[in-house]
Amino acid sequence: MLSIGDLSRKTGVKVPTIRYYEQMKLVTAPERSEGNQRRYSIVELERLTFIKHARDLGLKIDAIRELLDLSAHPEQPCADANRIAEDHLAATRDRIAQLQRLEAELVRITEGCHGDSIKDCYVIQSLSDHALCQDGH
Amino acid sequence: MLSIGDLSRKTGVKVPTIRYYEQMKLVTAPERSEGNQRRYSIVELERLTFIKHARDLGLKIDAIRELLDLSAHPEQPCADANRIAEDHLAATRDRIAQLQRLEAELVRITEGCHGDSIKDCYVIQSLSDHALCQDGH
DNA sequence: TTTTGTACCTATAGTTACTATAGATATTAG
DNA sequence: CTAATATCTATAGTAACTATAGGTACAAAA
Repeated sequence: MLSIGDLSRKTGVKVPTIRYYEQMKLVTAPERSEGNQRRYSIVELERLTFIKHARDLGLKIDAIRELLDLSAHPEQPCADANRIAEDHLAATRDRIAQLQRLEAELVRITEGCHGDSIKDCYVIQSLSDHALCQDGH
Repeated sequence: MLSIGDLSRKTGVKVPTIRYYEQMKLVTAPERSEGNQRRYSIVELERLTFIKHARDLGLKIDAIRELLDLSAHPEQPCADANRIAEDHLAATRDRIAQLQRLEAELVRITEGCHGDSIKDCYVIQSLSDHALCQDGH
């Protein structure tokens, strides 16, 4: 049996986060030792590994909860699981595209600045005057 | 003089958000009408436009506060303003790179799935078994 | 066996940047 | 003047944790 600290080290999920997941019912409350400390088995280690991995991929807790529910029903079709992953992929791509637009504007702003005091600073001016922007964000 | 609603429409910042910024002392408390409603001038419109623009670029409130402080001292050198913008640019690029790695893994996961029930679902398997990952995230 | 140090327990509050709600008052258009 | 809309304050909720305080359990050394 694993203590919460063992589980934390094996999964990379911090101890308070494990307790938080228990509260959120992402993981079920485990057995307790005589002295009321949590004791985990391999089942819980696997489940938490799944959660960690999905979180690393940026999936929201709600999406993970859905996937966990799906994996509890092995005979169901997996279209829903695919849909969740694909939705997340689409959202990730949108976010990348958005950040790339912001990157371009930040490059423009930082490279444009050749003043040496705030009153001529292109960074400050760019932020003050939206008209200087290239795209309409 | 502008009401809070006017200011909101002109800047695109929602009314409760404007009040929140006032509480956070990003904007100073404006004059009030006879009936205790906020009344804004052009100065506040410009400041809020600056804030909105910086937020759209993803700058944190603290960074914006720094920039606002800097812009209040026009004779100071603008190196600090540049540093803030450049730090943010670097952070943005890191985030893009990270999301691109996640994108690649999501593509692998979603394209790899040719099972039709959960027990063969590659999405679920990939999340369960970290060893299937290509990179060590 | 006792001590000592670390790990663990619960409950609560703080984080970021807002958003939502409730119940009361102000302003404005007709 | 009335009705509709806007505004006011204060409080709580959001996501996904993280930090803190005050107390108990456990494991290894003396």
